Amino acid sequence: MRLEPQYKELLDSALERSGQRATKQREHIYALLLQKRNHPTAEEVYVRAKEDMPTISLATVYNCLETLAETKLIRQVNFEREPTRYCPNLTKHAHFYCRESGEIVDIDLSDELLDELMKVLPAGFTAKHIEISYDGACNECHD
Amino acid sequence: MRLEPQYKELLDSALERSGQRATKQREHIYALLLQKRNHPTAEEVYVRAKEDMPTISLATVYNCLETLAETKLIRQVNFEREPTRYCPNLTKHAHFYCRESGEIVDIDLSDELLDELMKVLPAGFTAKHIEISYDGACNECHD
DNA sequence: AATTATATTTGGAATTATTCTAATTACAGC
DNA sequence: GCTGTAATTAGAATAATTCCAAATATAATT
Repeated sequence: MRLEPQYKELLDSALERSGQRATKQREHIYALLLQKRNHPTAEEVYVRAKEDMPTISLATVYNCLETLAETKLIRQVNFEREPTRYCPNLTKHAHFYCRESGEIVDIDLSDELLDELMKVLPAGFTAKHIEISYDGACNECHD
Repeated sequence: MRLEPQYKELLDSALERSGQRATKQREHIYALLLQKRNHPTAEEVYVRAKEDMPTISLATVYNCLETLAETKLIRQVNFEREPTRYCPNLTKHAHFYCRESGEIVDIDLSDELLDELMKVLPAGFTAKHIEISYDGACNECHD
């Protein structure tokens, strides 16, 4: 598993900016999130990370995911009562969770729609972030 | 604390419909959620429930909240890495979480806006529910 | 009103996801 | 190559929630 140059650069500059170091572990975890974008949990990332880096620890996986999220290279995705999942898609999007297949799909959102969502806030409220999660049945699980 | 007749009826019929029994505990917990609508966690519900019903257990609080949520009398509200909160507001609404004051405010959503959100789903996807959470600063915490 | 069958409550143990801690290792600047 | 700081590691600790088996309450039946 190799981190493509453009992403390597993105990672390095993001870490640099926040005064943190580029480490093998951070790079490895970022690379595997980019390579298979299936919204894995920390535990799943751990399992995949160990394939190529058998000595990595679960604590490090959590640390790296935290660092990547802080530096805005990945997003955390939460569904009720479920472990946090991680997503390297930086475009504005929501998540669709199919309760049938367990599939999580990114749903692109236009700036206009997000604007409308901002406009419904009462006066004096300002949102840094809007989190939108759908749940239902995906195209492969229609009934 | 007394459950107002209209809500008592709502509770009884919802339980009836789902083949579950009306118990003091369920009624008490429903009543206190309605009385102070501040999106409490299970732990906070437990503390308040004990004031009038000192022998109630935390497990029962979880059970009752689960039952109320199942029968759609209340909603669960989740913010990342935080305990689940509970909300008896049945109108279509999102939640705004002020990270400064900790306040959680209901944001009413129009059917039109929810329709638009449904329309951005790819073909074949159908959502039972959309969960929308804002986070930022509320009117009292503007900076 | 007593009997019976089933649902619910209870307290504590168990589980799950995550964070913390202290020791070791790696990295960046001199 | 040394030195200071940051990051990793393994395991312990914590927090939220669920599970379990025994006791109790409820509803239906006699």
